[in-house]
Amino acid sequence: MVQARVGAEAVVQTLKARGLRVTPQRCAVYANLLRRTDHPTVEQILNDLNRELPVSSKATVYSSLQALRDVGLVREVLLQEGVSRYDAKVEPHHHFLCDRCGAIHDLPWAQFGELSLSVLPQGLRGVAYEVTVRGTCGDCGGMEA
Amino acid sequence: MVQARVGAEAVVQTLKARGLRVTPQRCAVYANLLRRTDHPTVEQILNDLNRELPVSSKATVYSSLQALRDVGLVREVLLQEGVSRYDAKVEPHHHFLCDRCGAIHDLPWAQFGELSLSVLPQGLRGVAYEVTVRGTCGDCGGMEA
DNA sequence: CTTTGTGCAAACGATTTGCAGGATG
DNA sequence: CATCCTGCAAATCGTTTGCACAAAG
Repeated sequence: MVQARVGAEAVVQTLKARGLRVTPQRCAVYANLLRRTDHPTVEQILNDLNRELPVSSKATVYSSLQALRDVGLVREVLLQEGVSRYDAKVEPHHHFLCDRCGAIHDLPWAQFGELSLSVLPQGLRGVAYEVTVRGTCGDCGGMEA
Repeated sequence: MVQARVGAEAVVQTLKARGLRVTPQRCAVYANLLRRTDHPTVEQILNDLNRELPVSSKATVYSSLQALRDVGLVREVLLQEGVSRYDAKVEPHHHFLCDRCGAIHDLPWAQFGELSLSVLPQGLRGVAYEVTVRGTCGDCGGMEA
């Protein structure tokens, strides 16, 4: 079986392996996500891409993200109301949400040790988990959001 | 200072304390949320309310929820893309999201012990956290979503 | 060449807003 | 009785969809 690799070249093999076409738009979206750590929205990705090479529409960014999610190269992050944000870091990790500026920072998986899902209430079977921390991030002056 | 209490009567005092008016709509929305544990959407709350007493509009449910959130009686749960779901349980707790039926179940705060936020990366100061578990819930036959 | 993807614009659905009439304190 | 809230409809905004043209394999 084909395992999705990380890194800029991974897109080509991974998309091909799934029978999806390798297009400059998909590569650009993935490259953009790889290069940033701020978990951008579709809007932000589009602006960033069009700054370099004004060849992309919002609908294409959506569809590229969909394709990249399908092959497991990208994940959606639901921490802010109203908008989806995206992340090229697919290994399990936790998130930190800054209450002042809205920034999302990654926290290493090992941050909290391993939590046990073996004893859950009433017939629930857990297969994955994630911790979300809220607070302030110091990077920001507290001016945004 | 006035502390928000839980329970059906809490709405009256809590709203008054904040200078907000006590209206039947706000009470009905809160009562509805108190009575259910399924973290309903606005749509679901509205349907449920109008089944009993067809006197409420979607806009009013939104604004009632806003008021109830402002006074700390209700919180918004962001676990499903596209819709906000609401919870009258405001004490800290964790959530379990069923991948099959989309149901959200509460997990007790003590489920995972106390996680330490004292050592976080690069100047991050954490003030709160929550664990989100995904899996299957057994209650569902796996027919929905 | 055949099929899938892009890009534009229209469609959609959740949430917000504007405003006139109604209820609250 | 002055102010805040409701409820309706229109406006917004993120996301999806339809379709003709372009590009990938």
